[in-house]
Amino acid sequence: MYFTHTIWKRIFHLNEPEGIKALGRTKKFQKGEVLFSAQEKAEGFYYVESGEIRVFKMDENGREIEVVRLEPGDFLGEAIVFVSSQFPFFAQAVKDSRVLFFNKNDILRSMDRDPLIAKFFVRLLAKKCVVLSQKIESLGLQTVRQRLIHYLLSNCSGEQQCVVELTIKKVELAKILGTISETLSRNLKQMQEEGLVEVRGNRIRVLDCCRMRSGLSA
Amino acid sequence: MYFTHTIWKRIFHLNEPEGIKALGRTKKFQKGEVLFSAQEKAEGFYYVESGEIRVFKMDENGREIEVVRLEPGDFLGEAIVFVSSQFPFFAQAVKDSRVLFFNKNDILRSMDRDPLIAKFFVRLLAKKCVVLSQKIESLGLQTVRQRLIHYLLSNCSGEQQCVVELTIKKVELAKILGTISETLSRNLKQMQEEGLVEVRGNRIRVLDCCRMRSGLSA
DNA sequence: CCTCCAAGTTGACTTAAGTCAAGGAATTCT
DNA sequence: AGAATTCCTTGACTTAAGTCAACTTGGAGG
Repeated sequence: MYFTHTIWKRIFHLNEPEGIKALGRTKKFQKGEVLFSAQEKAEGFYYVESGEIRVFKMDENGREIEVVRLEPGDFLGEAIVFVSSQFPFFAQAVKDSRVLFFNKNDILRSMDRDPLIAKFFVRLLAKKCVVLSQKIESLGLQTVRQRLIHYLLSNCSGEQQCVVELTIKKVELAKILGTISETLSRNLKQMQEEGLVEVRGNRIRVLDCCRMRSGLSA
Repeated sequence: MYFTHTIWKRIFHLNEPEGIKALGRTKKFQKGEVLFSAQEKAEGFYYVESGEIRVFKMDENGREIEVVRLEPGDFLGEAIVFVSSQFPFFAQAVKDSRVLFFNKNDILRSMDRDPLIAKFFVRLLAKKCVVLSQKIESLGLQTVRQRLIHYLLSNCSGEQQCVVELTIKKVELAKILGTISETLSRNLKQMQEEGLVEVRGNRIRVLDCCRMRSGLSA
C-alpha cells in the first residue's frame, strides 16, 4: 500500500503517547491462521509487531483478491472499526506473527480518560487520509508512465539527481502503480533510452528530476 | 469525490456533539475569492455551509488541475491540518459561499476539554479513510466497465432491480470513474445492448444485479 | 562450478480507451 | 416559438497497455 509503512511507523513512534501499546493485548498467529473473516463482527483493530499479514477479499467465485500485505509497524482495521461493525475483508497470517489487539470499546473509553490518546488516533487517521489521497491522486494519472514518474519523484529527495532503491520486487511495484510487471519493464526501458533514468537491478538513478517532472503534465 | 457528500453530511448531523459547529467561525467568500493558496500555512480547516468551493493544484506550467468540488456539508482540509503545516492545494469559491472555519489549535484544545469532540473527529476521519479506500478499490479495477458496474452496484439497494438516479452530470461521473464522457457513453450503450441496464436520461435502471455483479471479476 | 528456479525482460498480438471531429438531444433565454 | 448554449452521443482513428509465450538473467544451494 504505497510507501505507507515507513510513515505509519514514524507516527507511531514519534507521537506515541506513553501507554498506547499498553492498551493492546498481544496475540500470536501461526502461519496460515486467520485473524478474522469478512462479515465478522469488528470488535477492535490490530497492530502488527512481527510477521506478515495478508488482507484479502473474496469474489463471487470464491477467488481471493489480495488487498494489501501488512508488515511490522502497520495497523489493520483502525479506520473501519470506528465506522462499521463488520470487517469487509479477511486477514490471514502469512508468516508466524505477533500482533497487538485493541478492543474498540476499551479504546473509546481510554479516549475519554486521556485526550492524548484520542489525539493520537486523530493524527493517525488524518495521516492515513493524506496517504490515501496521495494514492488516489497517483492512480488518477492516466498513463503508467505518469504514475511511475510520480512514484519516483515522491521517493526522490534531491533536486537534480537522486537514487531510488527499490525494497520490493518489481511485480509489487507494478501492482502499486496499478499495472503489471511487463508494462513497468517497458516503461523503465524507454525512460532509460530517453536518458531520464539509469536502472541497475533494484537501483533506479533519476538523472534529471526537472525534465522528468515536466513529463507529468505532458 | 465519489458519493462522499451524503455520507459526510450524515455523520455530521447524526453524531454531531452539541456545539461542534459552535467551535467554528463563520466566514463568507464571494464568487472567485480565494480561501487559501498552496504552501500557505494551514491554521485550520473548513466546513462548507452554502455555495461551492473548487479545490485545485497547479502544475509546472501554471495550469490549474481540479482536485474536487465541495458542496454544502463537505469538510475541507480536515485531514491535512493534523498532519502538515501547509496546504498542498488551492481553494476558491465558485459561488458566493458561507463556510465555518475551525482553528486547529482551538480544536485540539477543545479535544482536551471534551472527549466527545475528539471522538467526533476520530469518527469523521475514520469514515473518510473508508470512503477513500473504497475509491482506491474502485480505481484499482482495470476497465471502465468494471468501475462503472462497481459504481452502479454501490448505489444499488435492491437485490434484483434498482434505479440509480444521477444527481451529477455525466462528465462528472466520468471523472469519478477515472475516464471521459465518451467512454462512459459507449460503455453505457453496450451494457444497454446486453440488456444489463436501461438508460433514460439521468435514470439508470439496473435490470439484473446478479448478472452485473458477475461482470466484476470477469 | 553447475543446476535450477524465480524474477525480469522482450516480442507479437489484441483490446480498451483516449483524441478529434461532427452531429444530436435537451435546457435555458430572449 | 426560435435561438443559443450546454450536454450527450457517435464515428473514425490512434495509442497505451494487457495477454500469452518465449527467452534471459541472477541468485541460492547442492
